[in-house]
Amino acid sequence: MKLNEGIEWGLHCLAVLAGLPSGATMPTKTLAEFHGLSESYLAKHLQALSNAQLIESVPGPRGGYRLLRPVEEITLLDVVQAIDGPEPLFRCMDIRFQGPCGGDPKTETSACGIHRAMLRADRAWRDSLRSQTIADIVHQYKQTTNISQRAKREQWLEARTRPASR
Amino acid sequence: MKLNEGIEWGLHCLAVLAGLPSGATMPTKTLAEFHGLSESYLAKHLQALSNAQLIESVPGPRGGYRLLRPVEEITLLDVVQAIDGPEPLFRCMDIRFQGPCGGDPKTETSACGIHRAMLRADRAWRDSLRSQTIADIVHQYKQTTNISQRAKREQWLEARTRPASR
DNA sequence: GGATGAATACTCGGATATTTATTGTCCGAGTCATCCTGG
DNA sequence: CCAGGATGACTCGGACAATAAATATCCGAGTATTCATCC
Repeated sequence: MKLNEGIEWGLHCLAVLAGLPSGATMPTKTLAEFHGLSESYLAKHLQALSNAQLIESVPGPRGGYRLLRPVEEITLLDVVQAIDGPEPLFRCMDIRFQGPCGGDPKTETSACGIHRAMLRADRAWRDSLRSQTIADIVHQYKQTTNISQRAKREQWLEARTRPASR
Repeated sequence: MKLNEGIEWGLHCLAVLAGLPSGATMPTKTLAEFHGLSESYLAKHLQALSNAQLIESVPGPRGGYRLLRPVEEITLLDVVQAIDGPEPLFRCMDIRFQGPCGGDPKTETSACGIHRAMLRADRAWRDSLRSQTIADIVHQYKQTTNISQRAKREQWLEARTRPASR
């Protein structure tokens, strides 16, 4: 099992977008260059975030992406579900209904114990993701990174930020 | 992302092995037939459980597998890790070190905020899995399944159980 | 009849194909800024 | 000099390959049983 790598990319990009002035945008090309990523592939993930209504796209020259909600209202779960899909980690194949002693789906209505147990763990995972937002990520970044590094970064990004269209 | 299907198989098989008399074994072939699964592929997963010291194999005719620990001491996490591997769900690629403003791995020692956040969720998942055992699964099965269904099942299994070697 | 030995059938174990999911890339549709032309 | 329109460059969006992982299978190594043979 392997969690989609695009989740890390998406979170980093959202953290960058979170630092932009209100209404300003940044294109895929810049985001990819900043993080040293493949532009084409990053585009795929940003598209997923766009479909999930976490960011919105502005087409045409000087266009790009920008956040569609306040950073405090974008949880890690939103990002994970947007990029990786809504399905739970564990998918029960209901093998208890197979074989010579398999139960009858019509009479056994309650979910199987294994399914429920795995779902419980799944819920714990999702609850943890839901309790953390992009705002937390950004806040933590500011606390753990030295000032010169941050200044360099902000300068680079600011030079490539595209203000809200007039 | 997709969680290994073998986990469901392994859990069901462990639940069956848990019902066997002390020291008795059951071969892959029987376990596969009982659950309506591919024998060859199930063998692969049982092997993983064997490598993880959750079950042990008895070779030769009338051989098979049996539990190596009490059911209360086999957690769902043990099974997941045995079959799916020990790696966490999220693997940080440290893309914060990439790109023109990438930090220096030597000076930035603390883990990145995104990594830590995802690890926190990972821990919640694992904690939940660790808190549940095969014993819980078996107990729940007995409570939610009607008596005739259970009897049929136990009879089928008992006829194919191989007692501890004399 | 009992013990001994070889043959045998059955088990697990790891190495090997096939299918599915993830990763990575490309080109077309649409849009806004720019530039050119005319008033 | 200003307004309008055509042009063009840049953006996203979805369709299309390449790679890695999960799924499925097969055959060999080893062992306890079984059967035949000999004492």
